[in-house]
Amino acid sequence: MIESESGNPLRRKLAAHVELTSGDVRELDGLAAGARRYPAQTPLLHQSDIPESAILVLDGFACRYKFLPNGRRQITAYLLPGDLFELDLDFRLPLDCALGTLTACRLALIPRPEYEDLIRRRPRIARALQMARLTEAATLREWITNLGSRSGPERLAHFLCEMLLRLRTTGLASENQYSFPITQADLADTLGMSCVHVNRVLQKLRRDGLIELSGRRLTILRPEGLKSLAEYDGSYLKPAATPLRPSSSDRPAA
Amino acid sequence: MIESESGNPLRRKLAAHVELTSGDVRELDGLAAGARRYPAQTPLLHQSDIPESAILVLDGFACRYKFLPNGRRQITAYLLPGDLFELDLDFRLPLDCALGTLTACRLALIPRPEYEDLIRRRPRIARALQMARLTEAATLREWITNLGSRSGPERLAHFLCEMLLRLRTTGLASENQYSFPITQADLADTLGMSCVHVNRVLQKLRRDGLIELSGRRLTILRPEGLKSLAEYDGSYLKPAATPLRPSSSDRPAA
DNA sequence: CGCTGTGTTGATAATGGTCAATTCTCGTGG
DNA sequence: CCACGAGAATTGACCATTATCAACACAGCG
Repeated sequence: MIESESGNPLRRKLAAHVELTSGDVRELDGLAAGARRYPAQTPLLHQSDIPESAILVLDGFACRYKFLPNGRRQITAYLLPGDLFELDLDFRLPLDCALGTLTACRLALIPRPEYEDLIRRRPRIARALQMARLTEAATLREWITNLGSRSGPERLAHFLCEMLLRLRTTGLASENQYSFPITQADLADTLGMSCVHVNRVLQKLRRDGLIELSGRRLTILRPEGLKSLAEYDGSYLKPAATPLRPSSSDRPAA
Repeated sequence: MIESESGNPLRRKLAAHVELTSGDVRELDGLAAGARRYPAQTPLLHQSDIPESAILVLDGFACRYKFLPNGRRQITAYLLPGDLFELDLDFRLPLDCALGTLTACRLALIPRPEYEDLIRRRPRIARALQMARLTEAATLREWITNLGSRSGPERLAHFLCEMLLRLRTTGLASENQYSFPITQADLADTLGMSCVHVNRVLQKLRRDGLIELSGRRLTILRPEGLKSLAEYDGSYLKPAATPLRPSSSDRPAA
């Protein structure tokens, strides 16, 4: 309902990567047509399923995750509004991880034929999705780095910085605050720590005046402070590709 | 030199995914032509470089890694013989992480035009590389899980299991042993632990009779033991895709 | 009003990091 | 053949981070 004013979030995200035609835009907005609501913590796809629909997140947070035999759960990726869970075209591989909602979500399922059609008919959209895949992979590598090389507070700070940047690209975060309805237990499964420890690390960030988290809203009080704690460099998210066609104003001096 | 007998490792790897024509094979073997040797610990590409060659590993171990401002290094992926560092076709994105050798390597640089040509002229190869990309992404998610949810010994065991499976697909590992010329310091940067701790965890695996590591060769003494410690499930590496065309011998009973 | 899930706290223990010294290995030159 | 030196592996002592367990507070909701 709110989206009808600003356009669907996928369109907003892709428009940042490529220039879309009005036909592209119509097509993208059409995807949101059959959207449905799902409650929080709903499993959507199980590990080793072979998916037959792409899934577009219109509202709420979803994630990829794995359950381990020892009972622990690891979240491997967040799907925010505008993110698309894609099908692979050539193969039908069983999923290496499950998919589910974290918060209440509005999702559009896109059946395989329709999805394949879209890719074929809309080269600009295909291109933008290809770009999204690249930054997705870069994000996975960044998470590996985060989990492998940073302490608790740094990890959490890094995660919060990433969320800020990602939510901003679809207009869901203002300069320094966003809606953040994530459970501490889910944060624990994201950051590879116990939820007691998540709680304490959150308190530390609060004590240090870096963030304020009340209700389901996060405010970053000292953005530079948080970024420097996290050693955050968001360039993996906004790939400054070499310009496609240098505009006439890009004339080198001399 | 040794490869001339068994074919280049990329060809061996791709043949596992798709059926290659003799033309494909000739093309793949041709890639190894201009190969050169690089010493261990050689940087090949820096973070934020825009690469102009794909890189094929023929021999030795290379890796992707990031340096953090705090001095730590995190390895995010191993490139084993047969693995290809690919270029992206549509964009020229700056790299989100660096690339370098771990051990002495034999590498073939494939200039962008030649690489693009290969993809265009050889649909089967393109398809197989696409598959390789999918398992690469699955491997990144598995690493996230490994770093986030497993203890030191489990993490190391998991890593060793993955190496075994991956090296086997190119014939570089036997049933339960392989050449493993990796430094403990590099292992530490891989697994997100200090190298002192890596040393102690290795000793624990040895004490428990799971592995033997001497010289530069690893022997897995109790494969089931190591796998169960790691809770290892290698299905993310060998995606049992739904068969392309059921062969006539695949007739269901009744 | 009393669930139920979530957040918070304290006490205690396990895991893993840091520092510093020592040994081992192996290639190089004498 | 041996001495040497550099990098790698190993060890011990000590400390920091983080997990675990258990109790309690708090909020939203039927």
